[in-house]
Amino acid sequence: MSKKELDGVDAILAQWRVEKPELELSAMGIIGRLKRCEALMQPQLGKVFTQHDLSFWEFDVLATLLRSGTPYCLAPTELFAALMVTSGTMTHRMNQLEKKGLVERLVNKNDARGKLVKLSAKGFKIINKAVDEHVENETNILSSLNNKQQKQLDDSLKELLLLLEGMS
Amino acid sequence: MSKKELDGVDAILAQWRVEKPELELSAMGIIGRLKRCEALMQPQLGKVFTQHDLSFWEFDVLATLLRSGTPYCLAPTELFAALMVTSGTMTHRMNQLEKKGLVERLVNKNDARGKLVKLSAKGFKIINKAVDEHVENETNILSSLNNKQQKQLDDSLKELLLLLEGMS
DNA sequence: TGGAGTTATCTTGAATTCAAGATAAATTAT
DNA sequence: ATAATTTATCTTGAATTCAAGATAACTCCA
Repeated sequence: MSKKELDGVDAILAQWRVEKPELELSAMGIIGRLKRCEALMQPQLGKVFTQHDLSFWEFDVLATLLRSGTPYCLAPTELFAALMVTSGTMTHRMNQLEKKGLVERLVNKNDARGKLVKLSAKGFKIINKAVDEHVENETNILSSLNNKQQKQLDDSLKELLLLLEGMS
Repeated sequence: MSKKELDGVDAILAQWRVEKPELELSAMGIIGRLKRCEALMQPQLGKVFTQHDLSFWEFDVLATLLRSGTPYCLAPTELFAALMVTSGTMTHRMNQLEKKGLVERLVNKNDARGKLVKLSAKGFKIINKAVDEHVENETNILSSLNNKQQKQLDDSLKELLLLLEGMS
C-alpha cells in the first residue's frame, strides 16, 4: 500500500477482488478514476456557467467561436468537429443560440450549402466574461494540488491523450 | 517546451494565448485533457459493450450488481447512488433491463416502498463474460503506456479524485 | 397509537443527443 | 458540359437524462 487514503474507486476495486479475483485490475482503476474525476468535475464547472445563464454546451460552442479569433465566425462543420458532436446536434444548438441572440447566421459566399455561425455582440460580451471566470474556477478547483502534482498530472494525461488520439 | 509532440489540447491553448493572452492556462490544460481523454475513451470501451448487445449504461448497472456479490441484488437507491444518476433515470433503466430479461424485481421485506433489483441468470451470464472482456479491453487500451507511466497516471488521478470527492 | 416529518420510488414533461435518411450544393471525371 | 460522386447541412424519430412533483411507506416521538 503506497497510499493510506482510499477513494471511491478503491472501494469498487475491492469488491471486484472478492467477486472475480482472477481479474487484473490496474487498467480498470485508472480508467475508473478518469471517468469519476470527469463526472465530479462537471458540477463544479457548471456553477460558473449557471452564473452566466449558460448551459455546458452553450459555453462550449460560444467559447469555440471566441477562441477562433476575429471575426468569431465558423462553418457548422468546423464547430461540430471541434466539439465532437453530430451535425444534427449542432443544428439544434445553433437554433437555440440564435433564438437567444448569442449567435447570428451569415451566408457563406464560398459554399452555399450552409450558413456560417458568428458570435453576436451580445454573445461576445457574455462569453468573454464567462471564460475569464471559468479559467479562474478551473484554477481554483486544482489549487489544492501543488505545482509539481499539477505538472505530473498534466504530463500523464498528455501521454494518455496522445495515445488515444492516435487510436481514433 | 518539455515535450515535442502536440495534442489536441495544445492546439486549443495556442488559440487562447492569441485571443486572450492574459489567461493563466495550466489548469485549463489539465481539465481539457481530462475531458478529452474521457471522450475518446468512450467509443473504445463501447466496442466491447456492443459485442454483448449492451449499451454503456446497461453494462454499468449490471456490473454494479455483479460486483456487489451474491445474491447480486440491490435496492434502487444503492444503485443510483453508485451510478451517480437520478432516481427517475434508474426507474427507467430498471424497466428496460427487466423487459430484456436481464434483471428481476423482488419485493423488499424490510422496506415495502420499493422492490429490489436482482441479476437474472441470463443477466449474470452476460455481464460476467462482458466484464472479463471489458477489463481485457481496458488493459489493451493502456498497453502502450509502460508500468511506470501507468503508475504515475494512476497516482495523479487518485490525488485529483480524492480532492474532488472532498469537494462534493 | 397517531401525526409530523422523512425517505424511497415512480411519474411527468422538457431538454439534449444520436443515427439514419433527405436535400441541395460542390466537385470530379468523362 | 453533364452525370456521378462527394460533401455539408438539416430533418426526423427514438433514446436517455434530469428536475420537480406525486405517492406511498417508513420513523420517531409525545
